[in-house]
Amino acid sequence: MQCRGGGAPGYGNRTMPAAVPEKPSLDGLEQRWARRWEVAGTYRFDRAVERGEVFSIDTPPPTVSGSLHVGHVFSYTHTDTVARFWRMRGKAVYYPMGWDDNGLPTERRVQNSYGVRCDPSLAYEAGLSPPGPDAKPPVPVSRANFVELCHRRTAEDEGAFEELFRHLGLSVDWSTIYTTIGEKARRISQLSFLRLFDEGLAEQRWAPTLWDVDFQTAVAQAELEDRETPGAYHRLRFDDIEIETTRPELLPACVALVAHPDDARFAARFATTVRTPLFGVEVPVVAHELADPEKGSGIAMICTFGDVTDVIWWRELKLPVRSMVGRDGRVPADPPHGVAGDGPWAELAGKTLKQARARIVELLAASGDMVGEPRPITHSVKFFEKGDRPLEIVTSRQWFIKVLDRIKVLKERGSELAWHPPYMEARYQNWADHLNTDWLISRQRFFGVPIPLWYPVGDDGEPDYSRPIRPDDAALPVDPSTDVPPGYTEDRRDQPGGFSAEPDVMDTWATSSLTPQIACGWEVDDDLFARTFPMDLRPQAHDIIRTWLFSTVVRSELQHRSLPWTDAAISGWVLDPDRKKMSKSKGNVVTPLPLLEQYGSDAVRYWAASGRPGTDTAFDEKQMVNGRKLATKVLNASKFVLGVPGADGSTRATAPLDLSLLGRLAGVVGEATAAFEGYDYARALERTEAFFWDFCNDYLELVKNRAYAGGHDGASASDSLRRSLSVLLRLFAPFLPFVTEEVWSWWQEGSVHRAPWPSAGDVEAGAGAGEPLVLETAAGVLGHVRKAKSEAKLSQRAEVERVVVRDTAERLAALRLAEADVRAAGSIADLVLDEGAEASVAVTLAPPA
RNA sequence: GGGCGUAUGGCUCAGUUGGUUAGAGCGCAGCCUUCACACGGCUGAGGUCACAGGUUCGAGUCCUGUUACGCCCA
Repeated sequence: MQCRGGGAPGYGNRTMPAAVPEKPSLDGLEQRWARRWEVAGTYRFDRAVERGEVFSIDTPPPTVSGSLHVGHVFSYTHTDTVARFWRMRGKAVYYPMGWDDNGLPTERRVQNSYGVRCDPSLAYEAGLSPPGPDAKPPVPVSRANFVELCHRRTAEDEGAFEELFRHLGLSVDWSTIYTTIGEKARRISQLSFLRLFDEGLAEQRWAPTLWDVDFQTAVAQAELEDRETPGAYHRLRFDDIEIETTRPELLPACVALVAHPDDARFAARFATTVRTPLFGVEVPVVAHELADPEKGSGIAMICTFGDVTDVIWWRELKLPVRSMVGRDGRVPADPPHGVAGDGPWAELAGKTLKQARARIVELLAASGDMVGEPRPITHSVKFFEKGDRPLEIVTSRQWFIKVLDRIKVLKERGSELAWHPPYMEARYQNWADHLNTDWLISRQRFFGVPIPLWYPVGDDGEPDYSRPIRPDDAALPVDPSTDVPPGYTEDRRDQPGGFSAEPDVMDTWATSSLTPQIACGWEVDDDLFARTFPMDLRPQAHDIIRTWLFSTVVRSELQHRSLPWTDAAISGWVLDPDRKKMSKSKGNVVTPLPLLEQYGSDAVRYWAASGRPGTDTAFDEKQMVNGRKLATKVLNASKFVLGVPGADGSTRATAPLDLSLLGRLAGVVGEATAAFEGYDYARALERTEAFFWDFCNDYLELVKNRAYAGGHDGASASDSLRRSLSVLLRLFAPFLPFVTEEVWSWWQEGSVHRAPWPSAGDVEAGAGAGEPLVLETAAGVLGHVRKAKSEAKLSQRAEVERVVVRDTAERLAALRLAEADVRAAGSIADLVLDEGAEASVAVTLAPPA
């Protein structure tokens, strides 16, 4: 086991005898090191450390519905580089992993793969064996059984996810896995809900809400999506007024006509009534600012409910309800109030809304109440983001968390949060500004965290929703459909005078908004919570700022009156090579495992880490090829550095060229460190990599001969090389954890990932401040010599008779300090330094032997 | 319609408070088997920094406008 910050890094006299393989290879590093890290507990969180020395990360729990894609590899690598940086900086990194197995995607997969459907009215059956895929009809099972099957199903995926993430080299502490449907998450989610309930911050309402007729559940504002959808204006005659509507099927639900109060065309008609065509229902003509005089004929029908504007009109104008949309999206048998059950209604009852529209248009055409032909248009319609049919509005009993009354403080929290990149805050503020409903958290689904309430049943057999019964905190988690409320026995369930369970579950976001509380053990592990919360970092992609990030801020504000974390690092998306979003429906999703196997994890991480924070990045295997080359280069350059003689650690770098190199390296360390502190891993990588290639191409060539020659000057080169290698390996470690660990193991004790992050001061302290010009001028001359040989189509080993360098006195003085190295590297017989205003390098090649 | 972002050689991108002839990788061309590396090395060609104005001694970099693309929201 390594100690954190265990003193000086291992060059100098702590150096072990180098055990460099004859032929270094990248193959198999992932398996070997993943296993050793696990055994050594390299990434284990040290629980003894106080909050100030902890860096805690609110890892996004990936949805367990199938497989991970390159987008996961991309953003999780970003987080991992940051985690590794802070670990090397001496922080105790709390880096847990979660799986989001709660919710609709899992439900669907379980239904299909086990051939079951959930029926919450059934009792749990121990040892139930499901029929298997595609059973017809699906077997109804209790919610408890259903949840059990969800666990069984997701366990397999979670195992595969973990394997992939280990292969990728995420430095997660794998002993801290949670799942969003697990007992701990259910307990915390229910407890948090009950606290809000106790304080009146969670409340139920009987209200019109957006409803998905396929999933048969209410949906929240954050889950909406506007889609451009074809439709048609139908012009209908109400007595002498003509209105235009895209939803003629809702005619029976019409409760009024509405026009703008300033619209002179209808001024005389306000406060009068008209009769609806076909149904002959008398409805008032009313005025409201939201009526758009430019739209259609300038006057619209209000139906309960066709869209969210109808809801506003209905509420503000205190109109009656005529409901005709069932939860299944069909027209119910019973007509709304005021509509006759015979006549046209009888033809609509039982039809889908689409069928009803077709029929009603026929009837209107036949009766002459439709003017002209329908006029096709395209308009934007609200959909559930996972849904296929437009949302309807259905009146039902739902639970809400109150957020509208604290938008101001939520916006302030958004400003307090340090966003990386900063412009991502706009999405948060934008969303907060446009919120128009409280957060609807109840879902009429099964595989979710149950809302932990019951209701007393009156003597009439009806539940009294106004008097919820809550469980004791100690009993959590509960499933009200199988557990019994305090003071009742199971035989009183659904009996007059007994109790009934709240049938709804909470939406996935209502639980995943608590990942900081779940990961840190709120009310479950007070000691851990005190050491890790509020967390340091929320890493996530930008598409879920309005959902996950916002809702997490909401919960933390309501629960703790604080932010859940100080920093949010927002990753972009991986786009396909044509810069299109990757999605299953487009079929352009890339599976990561073959990439990891083909290029190696370090190479794939290199590609991912090249994607700057917040920036969408095209999928590019070329970058993985580059990453592979870089990792190979690290192996080979390390082999060279460790192979030079005379490195017993007794001599420090003294040669001006060596000090110049170390001075430049100190600058790189400073830049990489500053970049990482600002969560800009991509910049840290770019700076390090640029230095490394110059190090290999110029510096190694310049010192090669001197290093092999040994002696005092050789020892200087050797010390400089090893010092540089030690620093470079540590700078690369967050990006290339496998190859750096491999090389580190050749000559150092412990893990590079527990070694201290280098500081510019350390490098300079070992070397003094080198003169940058020495390396710069030496490499410059070498470049000219190479060019001359290249243009003469000669080997770089060809002899050079003479080189005349003309430059300023200052630069020549610097060059003179590396003269011997330049001559050796270029095979130059005679190097002439000639002071002059016009800089030039003249190379005279030796005649062929 | 509101907001945010991006436009730099054939491709993918860097360019940190405005400062000398704009950088890298890939691709392309030529060369080199040199004892760390041929899964390599060296060299080279290639850019009016989207467009139009403006500020400045000086603008890829700041301001205004225009265009194109992408994303978020209504």
